Amino acid sequence: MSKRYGCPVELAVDVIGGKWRPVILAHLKEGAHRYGELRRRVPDMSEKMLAQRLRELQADGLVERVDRQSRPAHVEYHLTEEGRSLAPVLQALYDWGVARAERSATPIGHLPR
Amino acid sequence: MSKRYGCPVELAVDVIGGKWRPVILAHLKEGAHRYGELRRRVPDMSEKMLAQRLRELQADGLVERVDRQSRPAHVEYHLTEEGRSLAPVLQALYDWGVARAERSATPIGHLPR
DNA sequence: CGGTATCCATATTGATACTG
DNA sequence: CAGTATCAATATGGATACCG
Repeated sequence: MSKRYGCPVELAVDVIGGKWRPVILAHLKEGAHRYGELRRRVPDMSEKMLAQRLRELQADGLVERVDRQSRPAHVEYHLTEEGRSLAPVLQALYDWGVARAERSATPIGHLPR
Repeated sequence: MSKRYGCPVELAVDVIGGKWRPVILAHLKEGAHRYGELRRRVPDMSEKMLAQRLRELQADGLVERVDRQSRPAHVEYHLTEEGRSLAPVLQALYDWGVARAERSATPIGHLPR
């Protein structure tokens, strides 16, 4: 039941598009993060969206979940090799966002580092 | 009234995200197109979405509309300077889509040229 | 040719509360 | 800490018909 796409951009958007997936991926690009860390770093995203998008990103092979099996719970998410292949896309989005914010004098937070 | 964003990627996604905006922009990146051309090149997008997204892209300063004032009607759309600044994003999306399609053996159409 | 208007269906998003 | 469940609001998408 694989979908067909009219062009490569349609496929890319289908997998990594949407309001929050690129943001989550951009954070994970900086290294593994725990669930709660991601919540704090993207406070405008509801918890439901975070959990849902993380599951989709796992299903699409971009993100891996690691349960450290400890009490209290400790779960980490990190990019897979496939996920790391998105680096050029995420970097381009980030750079464009920075430049656009400057041009339009829009206040903006930044990823650390 | 301007929105605030937690990171540059959120801003970028807000302006060029969604299902069809990147696809339209990728086509216009290849040069000016008429309304009907865009419809034929992206047949899976409804006419309503095309008209609506084009209006948004104009409002955001990424696309310019040129009415040739002829009978029958002849209207062209092309990227503004600001729109052309998206080239790295669009290229990265395109390239990743091509690679992903190959890895997953997904059939896919391509932009001409 | 290049659109709009209308109506409707579905998907996405969000607030809040709850659980192991 | 790391989630899930539920309900409600909004956004997005599509079919059809119509207009200068």
